[in-house]
Amino acid sequence: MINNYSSEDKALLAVDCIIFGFDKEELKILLIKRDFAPEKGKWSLMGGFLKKHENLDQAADRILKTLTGINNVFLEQLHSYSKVDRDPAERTISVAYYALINIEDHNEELTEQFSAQWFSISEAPNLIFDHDIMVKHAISRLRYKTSKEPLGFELLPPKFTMKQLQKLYESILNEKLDKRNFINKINVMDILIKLDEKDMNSSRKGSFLYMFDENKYKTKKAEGFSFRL
Amino acid sequence: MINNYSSEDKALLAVDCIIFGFDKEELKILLIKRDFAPEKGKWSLMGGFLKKHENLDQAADRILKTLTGINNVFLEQLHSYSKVDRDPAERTISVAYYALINIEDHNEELTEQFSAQWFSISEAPNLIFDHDIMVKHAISRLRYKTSKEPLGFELLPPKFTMKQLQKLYESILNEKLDKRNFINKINVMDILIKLDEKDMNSSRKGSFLYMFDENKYKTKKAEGFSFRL
DNA sequence: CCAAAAGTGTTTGTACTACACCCATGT
DNA sequence: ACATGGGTGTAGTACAAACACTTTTGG
Repeated sequence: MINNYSSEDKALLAVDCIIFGFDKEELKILLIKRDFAPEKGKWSLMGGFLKKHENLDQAADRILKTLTGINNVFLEQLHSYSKVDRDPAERTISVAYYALINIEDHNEELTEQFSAQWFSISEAPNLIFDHDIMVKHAISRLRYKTSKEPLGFELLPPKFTMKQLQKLYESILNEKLDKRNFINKINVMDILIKLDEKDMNSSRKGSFLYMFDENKYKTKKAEGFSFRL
Repeated sequence: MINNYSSEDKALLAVDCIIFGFDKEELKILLIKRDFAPEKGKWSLMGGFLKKHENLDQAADRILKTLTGINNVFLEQLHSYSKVDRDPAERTISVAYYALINIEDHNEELTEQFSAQWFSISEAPNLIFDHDIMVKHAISRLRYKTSKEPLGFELLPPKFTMKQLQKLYESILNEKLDKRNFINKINVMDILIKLDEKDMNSSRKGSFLYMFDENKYKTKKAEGFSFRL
């Protein structure tokens, strides 16, 4: 056991963010092209280093904000990665976070500044270091989470149609869902507000728009209601 | 974004282990009495620092082995804790791991050497730093995991009775279970080997002993069988 | 009037829950 | 013979899955 801290090895702590978005059809992740060594020019997750005065959550927040201009979205710690030579330049432990954002909210100037680009999950390029594994883990965590908590709303604009919501869940879970069963389940949850407005872009008839009712959701969650999809 | 690693802040990386055991009646955790500063004399989780040549999993393994003499048991990363002043002595990020061991296997000499002691969850003392939160998280992770994967076997001796198994699940989930329903579910899973042997200690009639059939379990898991209790 | 998407219920099967009595044995 | 824990089955209910037709409206 350790009696003296000073003799211990220190390491750099990186925070890497898997940023999920949804563009009406597909689940996507935001990647940047590195303009610095090592692995300059390759695709990677957006990352940065933990600073003295901040904790990991704050670092993740800062990094997300730097790239997208967005704050206060769903952002959760995923896992820590520590292979000895995962970063060839220096011993670095990386703590991965994943975020869910409404793809329309991100700041395109910033995206350009970092040569960032949205990729659909299936078409993403290979990433540096162990970032591919991080993305895999993040997807499976997202799948798990959305299957017991209606997380996906974070990925949609404030007003959305049932069809969009269903498409979102289909793309997260990577399987087709039955329209009627899906709507029935959502209705049983009773956490949406049906608006009078219709979205007229998708059809002649038009489809009703809904909003997520955060208060109702919180109440129900507090009561122990189960949201299994 | 960062162009130069050398200017970045480094930190110490600790690994703290929540070690779960089961003593036929109750779920317990193994705690040590610190014999070094800071917080000397207080109860804490067993921990240590990450070394240059090892990754976090290996460090957790090493720490578990140091305290209990045990290797090759269930050991999984839980979460990383990074509050700026969580350790007053120096900036330290701690990665928590939780382990499940058969309480009979641990080496008592080592336990003594570290002034370690098993505490039932409800009677554990307050711990240093943020260790109490770690334990809380570990319990909820354990509950979740055991509810969809028959993890608990790690906590039992190789041969056990249905009653023991049920008691174990009851103490993990912290609720009473119905005997017949429990046995029915376990039997549907079909992952136990019923032995001819009986345990004669608990009753005059004696109760049959079972073993966990790891191969069957792996096969079923690979086939996507769901083990929800 | 037709094409295209929206919207809507019922039936069937499966899984979970609740529940009580007989069995085997050592003293 | 009895006290102690071991072992066993079923009926009722709730939840999930499968499934197809009608409505609306712009062109």
